[in-house]
Amino acid sequence: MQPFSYASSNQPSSAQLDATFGALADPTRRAILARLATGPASVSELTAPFQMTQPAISKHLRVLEKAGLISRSQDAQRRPRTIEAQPLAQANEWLERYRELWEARYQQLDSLLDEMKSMRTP
Amino acid sequence: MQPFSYASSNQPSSAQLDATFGALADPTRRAILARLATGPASVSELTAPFQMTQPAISKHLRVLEKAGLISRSQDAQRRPRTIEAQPLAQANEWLERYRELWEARYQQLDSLLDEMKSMRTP
DNA sequence: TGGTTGCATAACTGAATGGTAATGTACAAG
DNA sequence: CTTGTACATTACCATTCAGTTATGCAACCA
Repeated sequence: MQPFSYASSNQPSSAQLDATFGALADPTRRAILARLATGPASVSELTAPFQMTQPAISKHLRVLEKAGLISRSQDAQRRPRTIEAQPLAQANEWLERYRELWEARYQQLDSLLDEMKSMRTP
Repeated sequence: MQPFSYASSNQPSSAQLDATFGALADPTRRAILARLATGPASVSELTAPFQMTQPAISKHLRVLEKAGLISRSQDAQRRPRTIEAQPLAQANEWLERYRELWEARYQQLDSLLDEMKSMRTP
């Protein structure tokens, strides 16, 4: 587990963002996260949907775990993984700083559409 | 420029998310984006803050451009870059699907804090 | 015209990434 | 106690990545 901190405003280190975004930059790992969002799953369950071998999935799980995006527990021989949302929240916080940028973009699009509309209604 | 689409609801391809998250998984590229969020900048302006050579920055710019995160224009010998927010909006949309996850997490933290508080006020 | 500025491109290098097959290991079940 | 299941680990390979130096090229400037 991560060291405890009180506030939700602990800003992520650069290395943490590197790891998080790096982990998300792969479709297999995003699919694994999507699966884990519905609840914990064993390695073989996580392997089943893919054409890859089990060691390949284990590698992906290692990447996700090092980024703090999943954690490992134990159930007999099984090592179920659980999604950990905090790094996702941090990535989201980082992106939020650019929100007004893309919202301004939509504003431009809106006014373009308005303009087009006014051209059809003279 | 990207092919035009009316709605803001065009969902990104897997490859697009790969490129976007991959581009964001590097501190130099995130710093470049942060700079460009304040307005367009030439390559030499973008190179100045770093200890890297200019070709290294040009490589990073190529990664950002292939991900659609920046665009290139022309001003005499200069090739100023402009930030393009759409891929950031798409990445944000992807993350939003997990929002309830980390909000639930904060809820747990809140109740933990409540519990601790109630222990100090018997 | 000839030099300088601004940037791109090419060729190279070391390290990291993403996959494989083969093997090792802990636990459970007969 | 032996066997099977679930997973990790190792060794290996091809590809990509992040940086370098060297070079090319277009546009401005004296």
